[in-house]
Amino acid sequence: MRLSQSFIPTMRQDPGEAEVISHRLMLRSGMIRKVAAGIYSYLPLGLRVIRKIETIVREEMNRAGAQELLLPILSPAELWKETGRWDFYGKELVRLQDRHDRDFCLGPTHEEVVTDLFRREVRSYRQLPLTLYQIQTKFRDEIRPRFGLMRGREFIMKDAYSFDQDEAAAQHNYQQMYDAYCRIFSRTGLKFRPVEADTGLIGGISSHEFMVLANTGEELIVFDPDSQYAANVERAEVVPPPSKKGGELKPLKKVSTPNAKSVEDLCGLLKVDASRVVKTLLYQTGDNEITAVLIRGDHQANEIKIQRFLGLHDLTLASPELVAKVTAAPVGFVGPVGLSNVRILADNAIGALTNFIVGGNEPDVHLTNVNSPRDFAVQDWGDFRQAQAGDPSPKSGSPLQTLRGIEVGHVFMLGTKYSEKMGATYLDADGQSHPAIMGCYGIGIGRTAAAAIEQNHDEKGICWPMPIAPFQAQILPVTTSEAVRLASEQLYHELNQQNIEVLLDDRNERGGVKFNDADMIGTPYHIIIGDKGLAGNTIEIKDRKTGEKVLLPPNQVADWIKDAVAQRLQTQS
RNA sequence: CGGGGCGUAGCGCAGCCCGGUAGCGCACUCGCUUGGGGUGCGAGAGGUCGGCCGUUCAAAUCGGCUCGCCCCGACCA
Repeated sequence: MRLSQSFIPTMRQDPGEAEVISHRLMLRSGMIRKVAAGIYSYLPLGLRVIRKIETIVREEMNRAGAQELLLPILSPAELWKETGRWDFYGKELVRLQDRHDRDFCLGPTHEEVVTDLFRREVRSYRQLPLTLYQIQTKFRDEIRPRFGLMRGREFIMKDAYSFDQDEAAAQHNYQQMYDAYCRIFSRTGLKFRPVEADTGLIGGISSHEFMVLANTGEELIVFDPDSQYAANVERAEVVPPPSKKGGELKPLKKVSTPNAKSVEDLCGLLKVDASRVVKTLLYQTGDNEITAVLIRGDHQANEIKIQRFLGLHDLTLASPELVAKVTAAPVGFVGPVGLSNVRILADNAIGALTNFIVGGNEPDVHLTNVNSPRDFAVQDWGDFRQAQAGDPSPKSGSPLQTLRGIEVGHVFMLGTKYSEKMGATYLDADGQSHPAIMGCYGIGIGRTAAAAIEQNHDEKGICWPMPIAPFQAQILPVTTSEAVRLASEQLYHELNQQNIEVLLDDRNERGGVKFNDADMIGTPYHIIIGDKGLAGNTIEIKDRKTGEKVLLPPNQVADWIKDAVAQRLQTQS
């Protein structure tokens, strides 16, 4: 490809609208342009990266036995009403009506559509297992689209669905997809980690997320350095601490704590560690109903765990008006002692505490030397907090460590959630009807591209891993002599002959401009051709990521590049 | 949806308080120049100042409404 004839509009300055690195670099290198919030055009350079990721995904999906199909984006409301998601999905579902006022939505995911297909076409266990996938644009009217392709309202996703006759087969299928995902992300050249995850809106039994590791990631994961265990903090199980050893229970005491609304304030005032404090969070659980959750001061409540325990999906902190109904205390001074008519849940960590501190249920008052069950009763104990670094691993007991990641893939074991509701059944060998056991598996294609940039960049621009680089090599004629032009054209021709994806910067620009654009675009190899080099019969090859330079006679460059590219495609870097 | 911020040339911004001529840098066009890390000089083109309503002799500037965008929180590939 000749840069002079390519539509690769690079930008010299950072656009004001982008703060996140991948977003900024995608705009500046001319990969994408915004059309509206969370809606982007993929320009030629961006599309090349997208296509490369898709190709890897297709190859591995096919290898795992999945078959590609293409379901419609537009789907009728009836299907979604069958599973209840027409209502449950809420505002995130893009809805529209046709000219006859019939309700439709733009697919945010395709369980309904694919399950409908299955029930119409599949009758027998002989047709199982069946795994279908597609790569398609999805629509989710996100609460807050952000960070370019990282969270769009319209985005390209690979989604796959498996159907099996029993748990064992489904598990096997799930594992196959899991393995395929590992191969996919290995092949893209990204550092990633599969972690145990929550099942969220899609629902189901078990699930893993695939996290591309990057300091800028939105997700926090914990992992055990001494076992395979890794989990999203949302999900990570916290092992209950050993129960308290008997000790002296001191008498309950009221203390004045003016304006000590936060755990931090309180600890400063009373000169105690946050682990001695218990915070009382009031959640609204139903109409005018409140549940109190006790969490140690230095811990974070995990609302997902609390929701799961309570069987709710719309847990929110109680409004001040509601709080006023159960206690005279303003927020910050609420405590479990004397809190009547409120269900109290306590995190397991509280069980190991004696003589701790809680809110006094009146303004500017806390209680010290509080003990349970002496001073208040807990209805339910459980794991209600977020895991954090240093917590013991549920597998080996070693202290957990944390990493940041970007969720690029998610696999779910769905069970019969959709097949039962929609009557997607098959007949077994005995003629008995059973709902198919399903799994579903997603990969955010654009997000994977964005994550790759987050993980592979420097102050000058992108450093693409070879397998997903838009081009493998870029020729930079840095002077304008005829000799340089001829050498560049010659090499361009040779590389094309070798099927190397090469970009020739034949623009009438100064060397500096070409260097900067090439660095920003992030092509793995830069082939620098100038009069200085040619005078010594050499051409310089620069590795974008390491900056390492190799000088070669012009007639050896094409072979060198060919070998180097092949090798980096092999070793996936 | 709650909180914060921003809409002025393709991009980045100034001008707004204190109303009166729309400006700078980059990019773009033409000419010369330069030629291994964003050359230099000269000449040009490019604007409904997000939109609507109002105040005023006069609005980018003041007031109201509205639309869009970005950032922080509740969601997710």
